[in-house]
Amino acid sequence: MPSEAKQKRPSSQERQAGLIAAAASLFAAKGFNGTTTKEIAKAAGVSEALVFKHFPTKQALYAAILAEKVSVGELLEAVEESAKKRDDRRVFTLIAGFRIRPGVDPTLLRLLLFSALEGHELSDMFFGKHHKVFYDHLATYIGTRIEEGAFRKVDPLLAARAFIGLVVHHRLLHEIFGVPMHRSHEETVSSYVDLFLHGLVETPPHRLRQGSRS
Amino acid sequence: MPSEAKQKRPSSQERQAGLIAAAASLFAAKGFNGTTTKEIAKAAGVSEALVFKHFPTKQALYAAILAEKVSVGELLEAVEESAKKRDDRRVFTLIAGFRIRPGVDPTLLRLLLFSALEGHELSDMFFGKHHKVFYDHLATYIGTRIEEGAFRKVDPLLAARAFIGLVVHHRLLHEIFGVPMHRSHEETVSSYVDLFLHGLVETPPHRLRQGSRS
DNA sequence: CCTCCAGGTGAGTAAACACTTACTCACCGG
DNA sequence: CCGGTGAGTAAGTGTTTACTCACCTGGAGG
Repeated sequence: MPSEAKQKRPSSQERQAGLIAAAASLFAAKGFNGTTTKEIAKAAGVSEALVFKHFPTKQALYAAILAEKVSVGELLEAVEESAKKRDDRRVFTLIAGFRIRPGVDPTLLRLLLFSALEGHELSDMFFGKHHKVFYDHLATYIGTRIEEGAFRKVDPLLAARAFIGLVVHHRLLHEIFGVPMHRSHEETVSSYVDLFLHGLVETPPHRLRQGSRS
Repeated sequence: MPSEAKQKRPSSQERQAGLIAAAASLFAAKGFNGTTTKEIAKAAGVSEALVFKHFPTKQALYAAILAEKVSVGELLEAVEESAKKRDDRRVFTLIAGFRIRPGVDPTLLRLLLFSALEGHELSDMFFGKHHKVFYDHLATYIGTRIEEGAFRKVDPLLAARAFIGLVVHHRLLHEIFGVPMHRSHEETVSSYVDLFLHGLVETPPHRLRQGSRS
């Protein structure tokens, strides 16, 4: 049936990329143990045997996925720039907005969780390149701002994790547990940033302790 | 070898409980697909066939686990009491300290995540009884305190989720990703509560906008 | 003593699994 | 036109999986 345009056979690299893409979405959807090599082959439109021509084992394919998906990319530059200007709100908004935005791909988060839960070897590396960078960066910035007297004296690492916690938890709820959003992405990000920054900034010396007792 | 005390055969209920306990820890460690019925039987010290005498399928066993582990229990009462006294700090400390404390069992969190990721039917119920109650309760309290003028005007549900987010993220880092704690449990809880409450309480009318530019 | 029956098991079974083997086909340089 | 090569596959391999079934066991009751 020559009705289809005869497309030439993809190169080895293209094939691998196709296999990785197919496998990634399947692993993200059903986990490593929940995905069969047959399914992967079918999704990539090739025979099962070819999968093993490119990757010696299913594990190796999984490792290739994790190794490929480690781009954080341009975000950190933008954060760096705002950090130089000491635009606190923008620093936090950039980070939160990078993860909380319309049409964000849940694949990576699911893959990250699956790999951690299933105790995969590359899980650490994946986590390090994908999340640790964020709160390390953020912790450094918060530390700097504390020294400058702009922020209250808190543990910078704990504070950074707390903020990432807001963001990650939000994604967990919506992308994994399927809780509906009741605010727009912008409003959500803005609320989180506002809440967090308000908790962080130094307030003029004044009463602050709570306990108003009824 | 009759050196062991001859213990009488456990009742049907005890057997089921034993099977559930064995299966729960295995499912938590390796997921539903990663755990075999043979392993479960071995862990419970019985033959594989007996597992199917008690639970018609592996799925049914999994469902029984999720259905059993749904006790939140006495915490909400303590929270309620502190809420009546308007002891904000204690309300938040109780909730955070319930999840962040020495020797907390990671089984439930892992089970919850696995069931959500693997898309299990009972995942919703599990999530609802285990986490939703927390931030529903908390959101109500925050809403009340806002009306009383004690807290700033924020979206109560978003704020509640944000706080639970801190706690859950903390557990994720330490129980799933294996990040070491660098503060004691008490210090951690205290820091989180402090940070969050500070972001929530009403401040006297004053400048608050940021942007101090270097 | 025999019967009964819940509790328990060894030995399966068919399907599904990761992975292999032996092969075809299209293409290309000489 | 030939032989080599890399992409691709149909049809397996042995193993593991969830699940079944015929059978055993030991104590209670007649």
